[in-house]
This record gives sequence, structure tokens and C-alpha cells, in this order.
Amino acid sequence: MTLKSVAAALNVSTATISNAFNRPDQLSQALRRKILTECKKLGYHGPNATARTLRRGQSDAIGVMLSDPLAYYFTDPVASQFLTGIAEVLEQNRKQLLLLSGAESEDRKGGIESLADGFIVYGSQDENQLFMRVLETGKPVVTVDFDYKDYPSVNIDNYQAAFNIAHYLFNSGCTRPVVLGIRLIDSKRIGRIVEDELFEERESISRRRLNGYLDAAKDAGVDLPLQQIWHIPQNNHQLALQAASEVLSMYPLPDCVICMSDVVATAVLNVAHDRKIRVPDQLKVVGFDDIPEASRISPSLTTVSQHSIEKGRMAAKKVLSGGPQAKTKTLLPTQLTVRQSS
Amino acid sequence: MTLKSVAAALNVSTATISNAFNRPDQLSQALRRKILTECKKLGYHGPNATARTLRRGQSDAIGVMLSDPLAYYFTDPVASQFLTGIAEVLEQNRKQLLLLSGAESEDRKGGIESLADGFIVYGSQDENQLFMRVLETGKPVVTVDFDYKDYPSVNIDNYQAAFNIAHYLFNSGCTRPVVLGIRLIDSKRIGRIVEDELFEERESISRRRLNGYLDAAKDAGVDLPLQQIWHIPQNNHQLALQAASEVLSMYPLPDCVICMSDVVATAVLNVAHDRKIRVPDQLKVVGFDDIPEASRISPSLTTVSQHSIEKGRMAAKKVLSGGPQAKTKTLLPTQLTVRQSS
DNA sequence: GTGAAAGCGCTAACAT
DNA sequence: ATGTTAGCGCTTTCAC
Repeated sequence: MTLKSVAAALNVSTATISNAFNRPDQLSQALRRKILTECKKLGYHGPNATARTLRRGQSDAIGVMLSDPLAYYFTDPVASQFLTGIAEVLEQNRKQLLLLSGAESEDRKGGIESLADGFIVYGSQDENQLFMRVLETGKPVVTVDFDYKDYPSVNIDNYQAAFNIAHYLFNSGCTRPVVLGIRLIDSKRIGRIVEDELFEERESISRRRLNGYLDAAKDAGVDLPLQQIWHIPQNNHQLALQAASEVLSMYPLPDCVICMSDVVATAVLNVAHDRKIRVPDQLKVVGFDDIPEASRISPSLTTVSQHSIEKGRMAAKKVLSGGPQAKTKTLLPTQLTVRQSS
Repeated sequence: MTLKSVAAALNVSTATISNAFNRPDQLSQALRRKILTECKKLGYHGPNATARTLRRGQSDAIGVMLSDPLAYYFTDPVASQFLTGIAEVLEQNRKQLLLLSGAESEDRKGGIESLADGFIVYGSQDENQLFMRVLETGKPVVTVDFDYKDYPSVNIDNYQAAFNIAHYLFNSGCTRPVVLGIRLIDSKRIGRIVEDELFEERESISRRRLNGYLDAAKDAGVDLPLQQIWHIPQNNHQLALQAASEVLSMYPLPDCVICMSDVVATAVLNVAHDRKIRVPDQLKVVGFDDIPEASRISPSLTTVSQHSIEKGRMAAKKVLSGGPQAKTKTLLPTQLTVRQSS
């Protein structure tokens, strides 16, 4: 069933069939209705999407690109919320959502850029080839959680938010903090940071947050030496449990654990619970993100609320409206949300 | 940059460029290497995916179709795990993942079927037009969590699993159960089921689970009348909280709440915690699915473990290997996982 | 080992 | 209001 065969069957030209589907004003109501009815009868459900895309040079799809493997999109609560926001807006605008992985294997990525009309790129893409290629297409690109040149972006102020929550903590009397960081260095191991590892100054989210914590400590006169800073290679509960387990074996116990994500913080809460460490009496715990579980868990989690769904919506709106007002860099607000864990 | 223009620039035919990318054996090593190098220099990153798809009639993408809006994919923990499993297998096999919503608006869905080489259809699709169209394509289709004619499928035995967990509960002395069901009837309201509403006998997951609970009750001589059965229109924490709140206001309190999902069960646990109802002493709570949060929450949740990730993997493997051994209906095992909440 | 050419299914400019 | 036609970028058969 192709447009052509349908045209033949109905004794009209292909253009007319095409118009019946795409430009109702180009033919009489009567004819259009008749065509549509016949098509349904024949089992023709509209123009082939691929051919249409090729011809129009437009796919009605927006690509969302992450540097991690695809599975991460579904596993991480923050990524999930972000995607929820995107999906919502795209659906309203009748666009398809194409999930792209920057970790795509070298040979597989050929020509993928042409499948989408615009791209939302989530998370830093140093050296990612696919990202560079996407930029070359000249199609709308919005970066999220990082900045690239003059491209529009959606971000939060990671430094300030981190500063604020640490500041709050140090103000409530914490003096022996531990920081649980994510991807602070390029290593698969879990553990303390060693001096020179932190040397390379990348502009990652983690680094910004760390700087916020560090400055807040300095401000408050709290000692936060390198060996109190831990690295977890990925934001994942399993790994976080392991790190938490080690951290809560320290003697003396820290009086607070500052986590770079709620996923990590919930793991700390779990371990503390198992070991009968009382939160917040003996130990305060704070996270970052405000994922849904943060308010459900007991004790509920003090954290930095960032509206990840809104981030997704915002990013989607920006790619869709290629207009100049969308060419801006947006900084979404965050908020310190104090709950039971501190 | 098109294959043609590259061919012109390098003074070879388009076929040769195409071969350089797709069939290394069709030209000399030397020439191929040279072409590839030149292409990189010119900024040509491989054949346009759309044109390639059109010409080959193959997209290297697998469509995953859900009856709910796209956002649901990312919001529901079970769907997320399922997708994680799919993504894993597809990535290994270098296929793209195309998220499709059965709730696609009428006019938007034209020709989408052609975008994927095969389909995984998740959750019952009564009357869904897109589903019917997908079937018409003749491409591989795997149904998950429901069956359709002779198509291959991946399922669990919902009846038996539900029977088992209820049986266990009634054996541990519960006599005043409440069931919290999801989409038992076609209504947006939260509340008890009224007699005739349940009349229409659909083959939904919920209905199978309900039948399992009901038969287990009968078996154990426990009274489980219709007015102890509640309906929640969607598997979502918010709605579940509301239902839980009403259920836990009953007097006398039920001695157990049987939930059709862990999302609902965690909501019950939350409300119980707020009201200082002691679980499991005063109230036992069980769920279904075994989502990650089920083992983390306190008290941890007794539930039916189904390996949703494996379900995804299985489904993906089936679509990919169109072979006859994949034409079977698979029933994945489930397991009663007893934890603190009962 | 390499090139010429047909055509995948469609849309849009132009002609009638 | 409807029809004719070129061509989107590619792959593949066939000829050389």
C-alpha cells in the first residue's frame, strides 16, 4: 500500500492523495472525505513516515542525547523526570521523541543526525563525536546541565545551590563533614580522593557542587580536607550503598554526610538505618535534586530542590521554538528544602 | 554533504562510497581507507539514515509501544525497568529504540509503522488502532503482559502469583483484607467497586490478579466482599496516597492491605507511618512487582518479585530473532518475597 | 574492483 | 481544484 497505488485505485493523482492527508485546503471537502474513507477501507493509513521525512527534510522528531548508555535514561530518577518533562511538551506539539546515546558505537552512528529536527543534549559531552556532528547540522541544539559556546541552554546554579545547603549544614553545628561525590574523577573505583587526582579542573556539575561545599566550609571555618571527599563512579544506588557503608565505618563517625545526589543520600540513609545510627541526631544527611523518593523516605531527606520536570519542559520548548527568544541561556532556580534528615 | 557530492569530490562513483561504508569487501582496502579518511576530512559522517532506511526498507530500530502517554514510560518504576532491559539488548545489537505511544493523536500516527523493523507492545491494547496497524505490517511483534492470538509474548502468571501472595497472607492469620486495585474498572474516580461495575470480564492484568486474591480468600475461608475492593485509576503514587488515606480511615481497620503494585503499597506504608499505624503488627501490607524501592523502604515490602528487566531483555531478544523459536509464548517465573511489611 | 542507473515513497513547484 | 513531474539521498543490480 503506497500513496501511488492508492491513487491508482481511486483514479486520482498522487498529489491529490498527498494533499488529502497534508493540506486539506487544497481540495474539496467532498473529495477529501471520500479519499480518506477509501484509504481506510483499503488499509492505507497515511504516507510512509520515512519517505515523507526524506522528501521534506523534516522528521517531526526531537533527539535527546545523553552521554551514558540508553539504560541510564530509565534508571536514574533525575533523568526520568527530565524526560517526563520533555515528553510532555513534545507530545503536546506532536513531535516524536528519539532517544540517542552519545556512547553509540563508532560505526553505528552514521547519519543519525538526520533523524531529528533538533537536539536536546543532556550532560557534559567533552570529546563526544556525535555531539560535534549534531552541532554541524545547524539544527537547533539546546544543552542542559552544561554550556557550550553560545548555544541556548538550561541550567541551575550548581555552585550556589551547593554552597547554600552546605552553609545551612555548617550553621546548624556540623563540624566533621564527609562529601559523597559523583564522577569527581575519572576512575571506576569508589573511595577517597587523592591529592593530585582533583587537579584537572573540569567544568562538570560535580565539580561545581564540590566547589560550593568547599567554599561554604571555608566560610564557616569548618575543616573539609581532601580525604573527607569520596568519589563514586556513577549515580547508582548499588555503588552508593558500598560507599556509604565504608563512610559509616569511619571512626569517629562524621557528623554529617553531604551527598551530591538524592540517590546517594538515600543509600546513606539505608545504611545508617541498618547500623542503627540515628538520623539526624547522630548524623545529618543531605542530598541534591529532590527526587520523589526524597520526600517519601523516612526520615525524609533535606536536599536541594531542582525542578527536573520543568527543566525538561523548558529544554523542549527551546528546541521547538527555534526563535531568537529561545537562544538564551536559562538558569532555573533551586531551593533548599529542609526535611527530617538534618 | 551527501554521498553524491562526496563521490564527486573524490572522483569515484556513488556506489563506491556506499560500499566503503556498507560493504568493505566490495573494494580494495587501500581505496576504502582513503575514502573514509577523506570523508572525515570533508565532514561526511556516513550515509543519511533516512534515505538509507527508505531505500533498504529497514530502519534498524525497534518500536516499543505503550498504551499510555509517553511520560508514563519514565514515571512508572516497572515500565522503567522493563525499558532498561530492552535498551540493554538493543544496544548490544546496535538497534535504535523508538518510543511509541498508543495514545498518539489520531492524525499524527500516519505511517509511523514504517519507522521500526519490529515492535514490542507493552500492556493490553484493546481497540488500539495503532496496534492493529502494526500487526498489519507483518513485521515481528512481541506482546508483553498480554496475549494476542498466536503472536509471541512474554508474560507472568498473574493469577497464580496473586493467589500465592494472598494465600500466604491469609495463612498468617489475616481475616479482614482490603484489596487496592489498579484500573479494575473504567473510571477516573478512586473508591470502592460497586456491584455491577465489575461485570464486564476483561482479561486485564488487574483482573487476573484480583481473581487470584479472590480465589485465595475463598480457599482460606476469608471473607473478601466487593466493598473491600478499591479501584485506583492509575498506578501513581499521588492517587495511591489518596486511596490509602481513605482505606486507613476505615473503622475497624483492615488487618491487611493487598496492593496490586508496589507503587500503591509504598503509598500505604507512607500513610500508615504518618498515622502511626504499626506495620506489620497492626496492619500487614503486600505489593506486587518488587520495584527497587520495595527493598529499600522501611519496613521493607513483602511482594511478588517479577524480574521486569529480564522481561524487557526477553521481549527484545524475541523481536530481534524473528526465528521460529522466538514465536513462542513465554511465561516468566515470579516469586513470593517476604519482607518486613507482613 | 568500479561505475551507471533505477527506484524506495513521497511532496511541492508548476502546469492545467 | 486537480494532475504532472522532478528529485530528496541512498542502495543494489547489472554491466564493464
